[in-house]
Amino acid sequence: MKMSNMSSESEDMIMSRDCINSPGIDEVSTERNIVGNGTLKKGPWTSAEDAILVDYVNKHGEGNWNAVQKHSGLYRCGKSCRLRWANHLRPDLKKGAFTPEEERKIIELHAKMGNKWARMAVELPGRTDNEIKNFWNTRTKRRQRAGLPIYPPDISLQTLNDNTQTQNMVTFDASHPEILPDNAFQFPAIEFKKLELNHSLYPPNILDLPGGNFLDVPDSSLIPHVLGSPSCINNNNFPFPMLKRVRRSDTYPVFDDGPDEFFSTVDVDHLYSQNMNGGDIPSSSSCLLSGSHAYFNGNTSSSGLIWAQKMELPSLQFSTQMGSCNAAPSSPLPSLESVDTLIQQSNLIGQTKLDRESGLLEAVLLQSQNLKMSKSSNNNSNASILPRDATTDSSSQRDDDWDSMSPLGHSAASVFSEYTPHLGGSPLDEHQSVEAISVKQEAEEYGAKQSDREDDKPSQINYSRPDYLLDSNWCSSNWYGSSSNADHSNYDHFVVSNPVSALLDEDLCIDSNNHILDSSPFYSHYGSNSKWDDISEICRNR
DNA sequence: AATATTGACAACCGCTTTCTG
DNA sequence: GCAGAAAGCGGTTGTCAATAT
Repeated sequence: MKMSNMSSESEDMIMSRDCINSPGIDEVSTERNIVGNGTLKKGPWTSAEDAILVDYVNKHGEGNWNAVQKHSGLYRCGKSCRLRWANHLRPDLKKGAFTPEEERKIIELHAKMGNKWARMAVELPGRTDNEIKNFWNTRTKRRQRAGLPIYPPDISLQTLNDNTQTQNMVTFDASHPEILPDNAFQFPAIEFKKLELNHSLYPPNILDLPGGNFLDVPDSSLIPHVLGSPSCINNNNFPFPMLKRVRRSDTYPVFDDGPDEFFSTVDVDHLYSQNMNGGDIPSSSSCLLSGSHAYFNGNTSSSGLIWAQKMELPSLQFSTQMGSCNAAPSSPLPSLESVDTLIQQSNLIGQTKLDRESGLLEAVLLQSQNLKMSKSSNNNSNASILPRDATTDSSSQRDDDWDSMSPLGHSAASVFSEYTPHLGGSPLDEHQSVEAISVKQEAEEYGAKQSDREDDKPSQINYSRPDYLLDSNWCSSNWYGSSSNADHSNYDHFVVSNPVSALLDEDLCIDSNNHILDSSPFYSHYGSNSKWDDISEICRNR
């Protein structure tokens, strides 16, 4: 039922100037729709107003919306008129529910470009950005409630493939400077407000981040509390643990390892082998970063095309991921999904040292607990939302389609799922979307699968073991592989950044045989052939 | 039957970008 | 080049109907 139709036509709220200026009318009426002196009307449009607006546009064309009030007598601001016309009165608008094809298209588009509703609307003739946005938000809420991931894996894969076309762009290939605007990486100050930074640690090029006051951070920290280790601040002296040792950009910190935590279970090895075999994908990190939202929650405003957009960093997402030492400033992860992530991680990291004095974290955790409780009554569908315990054997899952998890508890199932598109199964005039109809069934199937996997879990995994961490895809995805197409030889080693470094308080470079390289600070302490068991021991002793 | 929850939609608000003089 | 206006955009909120409890 359209809101405009809900307005009684006999109750025409449009008031003449005389009426509005009449002293008999309160300046500020309790009725939302009643205007006072010179006040523009708000609220639902009546059909009379619509008619006036349509008439006006027919006569004068679109544009110059602020003149509508002047010439038509409508007591609506230009903005409101434009919106009404664009969203409801335009003759080329398609009415009715989204078709399954449209829904599918929206999901695909969102995976590619994120919350760029207007751009998505261009791809869907007759649909408005508002419609698409509403559809997406509703869908996202529904799926989150059902414990289903936002994106189906087929769309994720498709997006991944699409994005291989843009791989070189995210490597900041100097041969294409024109595609990477100077402000491609901006860091709004607000995004870092919850981070504790030691200003003395950061080199000037980091401190002078364009577009953001990176130093404006209070003494509140997530990182040390979460990790219990300062090793998050790697030897680039930059507080993002996943940072590459800078090889590509001396001006901006490069966050292109960030999203990998999500991809470790998404066949990163395969991607990497493609690269090494001369395939299209230069590296796991670079290709996966390239603007796809399929790997994330998707409920964000992050740009889809990295070379054309700024990066936007929702602070919640950033805090969460920073806290996990899996900083992915380029990867938006707000909303409930990030709550999932946080709670999952918080259950594992340090078991757990999350700073509960942080209001934000407290709120997030509370929300997570609520979420968990609400889902506990629906135990068949909660597998992707509820934090898994540390008994999950990710190594046993590394080839297991879309649903393994990181050693720190990230369930890739939060992002991917078995997904049945259910295309063409419903008449188009249904009130509920195809998604809405299928989501319950999907959740049940999904939950059942999760349960099966839970049954297969081995008893206990020791996450303090670096060899375990290294063995996991999650860790391998953090390896700093080559992202430059012609520079493989310079990247025949990797920096084991997150888990092991965090445990060791050291950055750790290893070669393909898992030997510690002498370039690693760790080498000077422990030599190049330390066994992982020894390292485990070192970690324990620390 | 009453109440709570959810879905769908419309509209507004604030910010950013683009246009224009 | 600059300032103000206009337009665009995305996030959020409010409302009502439908559905679940």
